[in-house]
Amino acid sequence: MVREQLRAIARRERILEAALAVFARRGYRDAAMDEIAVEAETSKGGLYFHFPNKQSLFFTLLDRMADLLMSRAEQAVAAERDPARQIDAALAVVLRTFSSHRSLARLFLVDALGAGPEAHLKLMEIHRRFADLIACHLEAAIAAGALPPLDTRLASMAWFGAINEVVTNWVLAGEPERLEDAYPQLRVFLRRSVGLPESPEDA
Amino acid sequence: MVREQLRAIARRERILEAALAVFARRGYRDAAMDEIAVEAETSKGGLYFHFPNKQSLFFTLLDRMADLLMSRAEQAVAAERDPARQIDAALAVVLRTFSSHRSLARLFLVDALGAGPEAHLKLMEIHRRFADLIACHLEAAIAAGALPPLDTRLASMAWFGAINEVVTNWVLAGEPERLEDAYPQLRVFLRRSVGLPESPEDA
Amino acid sequence: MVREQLRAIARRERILEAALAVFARRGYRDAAMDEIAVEAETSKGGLYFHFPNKQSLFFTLLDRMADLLMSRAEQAVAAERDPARQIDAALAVVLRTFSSHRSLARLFLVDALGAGPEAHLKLMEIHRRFADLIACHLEAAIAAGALPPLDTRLASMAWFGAINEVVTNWVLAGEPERLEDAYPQLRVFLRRSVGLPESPEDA
Amino acid sequence: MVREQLRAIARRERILEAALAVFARRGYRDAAMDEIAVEAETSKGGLYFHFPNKQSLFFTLLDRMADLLMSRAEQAVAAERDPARQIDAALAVVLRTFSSHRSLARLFLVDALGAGPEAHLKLMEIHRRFADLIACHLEAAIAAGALPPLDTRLASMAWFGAINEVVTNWVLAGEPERLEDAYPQLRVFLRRSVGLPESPEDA
DNA sequence: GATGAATGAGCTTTCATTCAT
DNA sequence: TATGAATGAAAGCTCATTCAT
Repeated sequence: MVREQLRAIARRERILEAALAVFARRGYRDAAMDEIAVEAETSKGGLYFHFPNKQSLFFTLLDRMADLLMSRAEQAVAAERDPARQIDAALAVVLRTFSSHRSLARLFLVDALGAGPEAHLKLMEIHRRFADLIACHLEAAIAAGALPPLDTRLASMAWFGAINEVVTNWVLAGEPERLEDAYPQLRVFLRRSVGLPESPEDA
Repeated sequence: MVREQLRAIARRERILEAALAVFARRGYRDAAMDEIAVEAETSKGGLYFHFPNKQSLFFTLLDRMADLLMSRAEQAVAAERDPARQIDAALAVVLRTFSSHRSLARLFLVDALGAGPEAHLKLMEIHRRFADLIACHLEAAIAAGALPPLDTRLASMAWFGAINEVVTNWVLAGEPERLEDAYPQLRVFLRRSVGLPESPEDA
Repeated sequence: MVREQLRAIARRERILEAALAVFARRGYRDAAMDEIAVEAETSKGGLYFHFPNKQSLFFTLLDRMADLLMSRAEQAVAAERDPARQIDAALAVVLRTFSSHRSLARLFLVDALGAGPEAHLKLMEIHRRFADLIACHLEAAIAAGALPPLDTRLASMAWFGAINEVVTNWVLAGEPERLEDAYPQLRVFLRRSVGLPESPEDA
Repeated sequence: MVREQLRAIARRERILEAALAVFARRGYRDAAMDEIAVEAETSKGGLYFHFPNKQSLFFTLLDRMADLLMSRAEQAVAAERDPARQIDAALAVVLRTFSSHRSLARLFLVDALGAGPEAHLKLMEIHRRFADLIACHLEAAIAAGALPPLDTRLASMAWFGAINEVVTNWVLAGEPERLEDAYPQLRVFLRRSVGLPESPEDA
């Protein structure tokens, strides 16, 4: 029965991959459960065995993306000692992650807003998680004297918004061609905005 | 026959108001033409007499909001001489405008992304208009020596994103209670981000 | 007030022409009163002043086509003395008339069947008129001894059907390129079918 | 699961029967999918599970009627050796088949022309199939010396038209009361039209 | 006479979800 | 577990017709 459990997990995984592909192709509303089932090489009933409804499928993907981003950012931060460098590392890893998962970025930043009111709540919660992460490190940097005191709540939100807009523009308008190319300027912008000196080093 | 034209225009206006209300209540996709018709005290046929389809109704509202914001911001800017103050004035008026048109803000910043691919294009075009406005004034400020040189393209995008996120948070999470309360901190954030000194004066 | 009457008649005529064009372009069901109004350079109200509804517009056109065909056929018949030649003349004129009014032919033979049950009645009545005309001349020919006795009721119906099919094929499939090219063979077919010798002369 | 498939096929059949009834009752355009669903004791969704759209439902019925007629006619022909008798047999079976499927006859000869341009193409193709069948046997009869040479292309078309008109008249005007009553006269007409002697025997 | 804004019943089609097998 | 036939509530949109001006 362990084998069966493994098979079930594998099927679940295949469904999630298929869902991601279809959501990315069509957007949340225009993605049909039928198409996801076909893409996952299973039946509609199979989908509903593993997920109670379309929304939960979508939310699972959102959570995955959030977890992926959060853990990568935390890893990058943990690898640095200097608060200022931590920020650079986090920004770099976030841009790199979005850059190599354009579909997920689109889902995360664009389609999620079209998935109805519950999705809005979910999304704001995710925004909050990121903002809290940023705020937490800003506060640490302030405590360490690396930063002047400031409203970390608003700053983190504004940071998130700034990054969000740059990535969204890349997703929808294709500019810049490589998302990572926005890194140097965005880094300068964010550092300045909280009063960090523009150190010459780079990630 | 002039009276008839006036009545038709009034009806068109009533439809737009109703559409705004229903879009704000339900989001773009879940807003039914039926409901808009009822809200406008018209028939469905009446809707389609004045607007060829649901999307055009939505886009008309988007354009209105964009025009409203743009013209108010430009007015505010024109009323000031000092580049630094111009920026403050524009930010203040944008926040004030969103603050008093919460439904339109929601439409503009949240629902528009859920209205399908064509809406994305439209929206990116609007984002561009605003970013261009910001960039234009940043460049003027740089030319006037009030600002150090910087990548105005990215800065304006990041500014737009930062403001966007703060307003979105207010729309969806209700924080801060009064959107204008975010002004002082946001002002500091934006000024710092482009290297403007935090002057003590306020709009 | 005579001038006004003339103007009204002219307008009515313009509407009929427009209706013919639109019906021919779209078929009865897909022809919109709106489009007819535009084509007639008048308003929808104008249409309804001159015709009580869409169907009457259509029926008027049908009657016109029927009258046109009937009178031309009768003229052609009247110009000949010999019963056998009368038949040739009628056939020739019918083919010639359809040939130069393809839109009307289409309306008459194809679209009319898609215009609902009342149209079916109307159409059968028209078929009957033609069949009666044919039957009447067949009987005269029999009485004159030019033809052996036969069931003129069925023969006329079958003649009408045969001609109908040839014309319909020309309308829908474009074969033969020139409808008149079907005349010689069709003439032979029809003459034989009632026992007329294939005389060498032609109309 | 075999039982399920059987049930599905039965349901499909029930839908086709219902569609036939409703199309015959209302004509193609005025037949509502709603009404077909009710008649088939199914849901509208069920209809669309088995047929992608209204037109395909209609076309399936058309093809059935065409196949039914063709195969019966071919059987009847195969059962006779003498070319002249083959023709009689085919005519008899066609009239008999229409006679016992009045609804299908109506669909086939009347409504199909009102079902839009695609239906016209489909219909002309079916006409062509029948005309080809007729032409083929006429040619065989000519080759066998049973018939003088003639334009089989036109003759077959005219035959089809003649039969068509007689049947249509029966469908729409109810004359003659029993369609088979038209057989003797129609037989004489068709035989004569291609130069066959009126043999005394009958099917 | 003429206009065109307004009506509203009606249409086909979609799709998340259920459930007997 | 898995299947896929079946459901049914909506949805967007059309268009013949009416009627106040």
